[in-house]
Amino acid sequence: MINNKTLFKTFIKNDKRFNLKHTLFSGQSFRWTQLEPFKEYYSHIFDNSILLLRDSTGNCIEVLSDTEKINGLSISDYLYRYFTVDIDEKTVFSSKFKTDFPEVWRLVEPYQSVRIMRQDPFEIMVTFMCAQGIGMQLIRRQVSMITERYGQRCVINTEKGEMVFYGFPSPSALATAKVDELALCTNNNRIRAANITAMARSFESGKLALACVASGDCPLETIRETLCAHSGIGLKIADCIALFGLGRFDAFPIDTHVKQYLWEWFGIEAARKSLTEKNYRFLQKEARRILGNEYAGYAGHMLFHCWRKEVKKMTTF
DNA sequence: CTCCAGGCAATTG
DNA sequence: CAATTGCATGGA
Repeated sequence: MINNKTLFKTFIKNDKRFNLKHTLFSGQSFRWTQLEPFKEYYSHIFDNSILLLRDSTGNCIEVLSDTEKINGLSISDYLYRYFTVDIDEKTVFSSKFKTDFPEVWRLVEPYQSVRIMRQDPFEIMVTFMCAQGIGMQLIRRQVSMITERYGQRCVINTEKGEMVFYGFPSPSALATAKVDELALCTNNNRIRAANITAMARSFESGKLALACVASGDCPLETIRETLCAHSGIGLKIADCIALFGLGRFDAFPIDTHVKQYLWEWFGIEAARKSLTEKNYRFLQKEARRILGNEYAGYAGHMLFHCWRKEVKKMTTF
């Protein structure tokens, strides 16, 4: 047990029965970590507040926090929104899908316990800009190095010693970062580092027009255009930002894994060809035809995680 | 040494 | 326009 008077303890009712570990390590966030030496806890920092979570008995999530509010909301309200408890996962796949693809459905059904999270837009922008042409291990390493160098350092004391956490850097911290220095955190990739600082400056100056972009009724295509105007952000990354950072569950990012299952599971011929912009858009149309539009991305992520684990037998998150 | 890892941008035809 | 090629880096 973590023994620290500064940590408040609350419970979030988990009547949706989602699997915390699957959700946190399904690859949509590169920042959640399993806590050492308290391995059953998962840690993350929100708005410079430390949260430790673990699955508890009675369909509850146990939350230890060093604050009572996050971004002005109570912990419960914040996590309710963060874990999209308002979304009924049972409706993500249509009954038509289940009858049309019984084999796939049999594999995917357990992955309904994976929830898409509503994460911080800036954090998602940076972390997914780190995620091109590179393995999951290296992505996580980049992200942790960025937080360690540019983020707020937070410490709590436990009976097993001091534990150190780092918050995600503010836009201004990365906007003013020196490219050569930031590149040390991005596998020495200076182009990527420069793209990140440029995007952070744009974000800070309001050019990203996040108020508009984040609003639910903004057309997805407008969001993509706004994001893709930045060097280093293409259609795939833009769709990831929309899905994971802007709560746009209709956004359907296509990467190498999605491309693979579109062919293997759904027999879409075009998925064997390279992902040019035209083909990317075509494949999205095909995916929406099968998955519907409203929750195409939500469903896609369940399929993504299922594909990686059940078919590719991947063990890296 | 080769090939792959959750793509993107510049350059051709 | 649309398709192809270059790129940039670390790890298996």
